[in-house]
Amino acid sequence: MFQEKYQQIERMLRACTGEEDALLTTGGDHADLASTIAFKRAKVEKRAPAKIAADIAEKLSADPSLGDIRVEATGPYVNFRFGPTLLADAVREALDPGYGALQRRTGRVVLEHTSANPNGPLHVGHIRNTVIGDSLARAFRKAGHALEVQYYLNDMGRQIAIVSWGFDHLDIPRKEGEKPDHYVARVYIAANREIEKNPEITKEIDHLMQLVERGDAETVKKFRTAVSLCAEGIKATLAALNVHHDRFVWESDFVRIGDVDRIIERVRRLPQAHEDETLWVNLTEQGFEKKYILRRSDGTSVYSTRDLAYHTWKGRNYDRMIDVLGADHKLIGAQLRATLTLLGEQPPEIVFFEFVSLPEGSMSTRAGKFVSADELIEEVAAKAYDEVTTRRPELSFEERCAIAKSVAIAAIRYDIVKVSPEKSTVFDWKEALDFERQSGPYIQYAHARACSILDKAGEFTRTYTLETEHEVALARHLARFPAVIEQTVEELRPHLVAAYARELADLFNAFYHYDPVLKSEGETRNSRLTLVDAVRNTLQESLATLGIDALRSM
RNA sequence: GGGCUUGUGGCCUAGUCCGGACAUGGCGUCAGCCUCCUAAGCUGAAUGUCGGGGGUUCAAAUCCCCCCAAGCCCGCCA
Repeated sequence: MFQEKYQQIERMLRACTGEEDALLTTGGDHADLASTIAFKRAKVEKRAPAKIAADIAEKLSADPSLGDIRVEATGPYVNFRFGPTLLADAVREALDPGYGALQRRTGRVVLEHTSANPNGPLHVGHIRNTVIGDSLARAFRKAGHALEVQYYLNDMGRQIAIVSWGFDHLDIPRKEGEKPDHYVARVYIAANREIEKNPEITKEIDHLMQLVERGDAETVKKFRTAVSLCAEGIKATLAALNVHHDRFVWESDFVRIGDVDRIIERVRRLPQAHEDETLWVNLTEQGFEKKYILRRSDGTSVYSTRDLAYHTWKGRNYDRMIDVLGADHKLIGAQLRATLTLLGEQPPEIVFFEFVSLPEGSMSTRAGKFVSADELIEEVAAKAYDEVTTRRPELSFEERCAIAKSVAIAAIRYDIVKVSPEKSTVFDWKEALDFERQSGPYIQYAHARACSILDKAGEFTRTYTLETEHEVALARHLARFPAVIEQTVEELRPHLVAAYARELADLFNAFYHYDPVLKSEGETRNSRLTLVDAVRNTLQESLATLGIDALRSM
């Protein structure tokens, strides 16, 4: 409804003024939609903006196709307000199962996220990638895109060689009940200590990397074993966060099937390619001073080469590719895009997010300086369990645990997704353990409240009458949800959904406080219950888009 | 040294791409609200040179220039 009306008003303003851009925005408190077009026309017409706005408003009000939309000029602004019929339509639409879903689109999209090196567990920095990526994936599916989500498993890097060396040379047994990714991290950290003590080991590591590139069966098997072990643990963490990848793509496969050799051949034929002891691409024309090296002097490929092969493969199999990457990949990502363009291949769209650090400094798996996602989940779930136990002592142990788990994931995911990706953050335990306003649990709570009211209400007849200011404000906000989904996939910014859901919860809480539902009677009771149901459904849909469980009770 | 990103009340944050109506909300502080649909809630108060300085414009947190600060990157690592 909202989007159609937006487009209709935009067309009318264009026709009325002859301007290309209708300068239409959401009007905040003033209106559902507002235009500042009168300022622009003032220059051309050499008249006061307020007069022009008044003329436009008068002309448009005479148009019957506007129906239930009221137009008025407030000073130089042309304001549009949806009337009761339209708002009733908005509530009606918001009751649809799957509300917010957009029309099915053609073309396959591949979205790559997380892709952390399998040399240890995911830490609180990695899961920023995970949460942004998964929320984006959910928004894309809701927006009607056919989507495949991939994890690119770097199984032949130096880190993995170090892990493999550690398994071979250090006698580190797995502890009872230790998660495999944490075990791998211990081996990795210990191996790095050995290398520090004895730098000669570096040669052994280099040798392992050459063996694996050549496809030496025994070394490949050792690497795979280590990587599989770690990936098993990573998958468990992802599952706990409500995150699923459709496919794990192994980096070494591109070497094994010859794609890396083929891409090197293609790169060699580029006019920008140079071969001395290494093969590199000169990207100065594209604005990069740095050599883009794709083959070492010992003949082995580097990460960039394999990444080039991976993206070429993605380009062949998908119509659109999106990568979620940490800000440390900005340069290499730009070089990748530039090189793919030179090769005549499709470059990926890249969503970058800035770093998460600890109060004492940046995280490092190698130094063992990190807060793991598992530890975070455990701590937050413990706190959530205490909260649930205090509030709902009558529930069984199992029920309380289940709620605590959902609340914990909600708190963690929401904390991460609500912040713009371009902002660097410092991990803070106090904030992570806060379940109050502007948190995931706060929104879940609003949803549970709505459910509770509906459970107690029993049967009622759906009625669409909006009387109080709180009811009207809710309906106006409900109407915007599909537009928010649209904007989220257009701008690749999932935090818009987070902000939307929080605002909806805010509005619902205000309504809850001022407008009694169960105690009201007749038409009012029916229409308020209908509104509560619409809010319940829209909260559920927006929470689902954020990968957060919409609890019925908490 | 060069590049990218960020800088909004004590702390965190929206808005910046696409300039417009009193800069969004939270935490914390202070003052209130559970004989009333779950108080993970609600109401009110105090707190702002939108990093600094120029410029463009009828209009700048938003655009342009300069400067300052922080994070990240600048490896035959990934």
